[in-house]
Amino acid sequence: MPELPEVETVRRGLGPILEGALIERVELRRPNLRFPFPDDFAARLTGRTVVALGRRAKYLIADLDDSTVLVMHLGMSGSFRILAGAAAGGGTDTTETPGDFHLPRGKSTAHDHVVFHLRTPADGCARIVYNDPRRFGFMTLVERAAFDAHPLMRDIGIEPLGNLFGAGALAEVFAGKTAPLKAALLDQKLIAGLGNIYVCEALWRAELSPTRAAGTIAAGRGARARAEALAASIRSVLQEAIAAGGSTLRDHVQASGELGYFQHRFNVYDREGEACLRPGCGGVVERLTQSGRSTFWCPTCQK
DNA sequence: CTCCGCTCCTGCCGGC
DNA sequence: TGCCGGCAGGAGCGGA
Repeated sequence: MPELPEVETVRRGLGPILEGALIERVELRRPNLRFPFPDDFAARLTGRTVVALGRRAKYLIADLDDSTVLVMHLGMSGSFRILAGAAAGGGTDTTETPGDFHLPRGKSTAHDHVVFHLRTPADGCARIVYNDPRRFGFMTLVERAAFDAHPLMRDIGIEPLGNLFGAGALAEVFAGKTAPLKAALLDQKLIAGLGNIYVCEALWRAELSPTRAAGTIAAGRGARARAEALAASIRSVLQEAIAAGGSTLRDHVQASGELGYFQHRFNVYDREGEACLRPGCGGVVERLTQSGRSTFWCPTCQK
């Protein structure tokens, strides 16, 4: 589920705990998530210090002090929670800790698959727990030198919040594409980090139909204006979502330690049958299926 | 090459 | 109340 803003929010939440922390021990509660963990995964992490926590597309990237990189993806249902201070201290039993009394509603420890036991400069003991009911997430280790050429990384498209992103970049990657705009925006090889929700939201904001050919952003009458509107919408939708995540982060970390999900009402996503929220539009939000996924849009104002 | 549909897994929700 | 089908925020793969 987590798209770029959620992953970025997780990064900002985990960063202060993880950066500079020594990994004292790693508990693996099962041999695989979506993919098997690498051989000796826990052993290779033990004794390492995390140098920095970054993000590329929807991947969390933890740089370690031995020039390896821990790559983590949350899939559809992955989340982390932080047990710091007293909740993390002492003992080897991780199924019953004070922190678990504050589990978010509906969460259970049944899907806690990985526990990182940390020694942090600031707090002493801390644990970071990875929970993932559907197990579409995964973790792997990559040599820093081979990182950019790694199959997971090498084909990832442009970062929508980076300096290189804009109308020109959109036009470049969409040129000649006959695929629906919705599908092209979801393609991680073209643009990194967008998922179903924020694609719907960005298209609504830009007043563009999800069904038009992606190439019409790059060429034809009005293409430049469409590209400008779409680029601006993508940026603003993501930035606002990150800001919203940041504001929920404080509450969340204090209350339960959970990171990885924040829910707020969207303008068009999951609003089938409701009135379009654009002032003066008067349309109704519809739902259609594209590439097997739900698209929510307003046919009245999105052209 | 491009595009589409299928697939992995569990949880939840609505309908009967 | 309980069961069942459908759907869910991702993305790699095979096949057309």
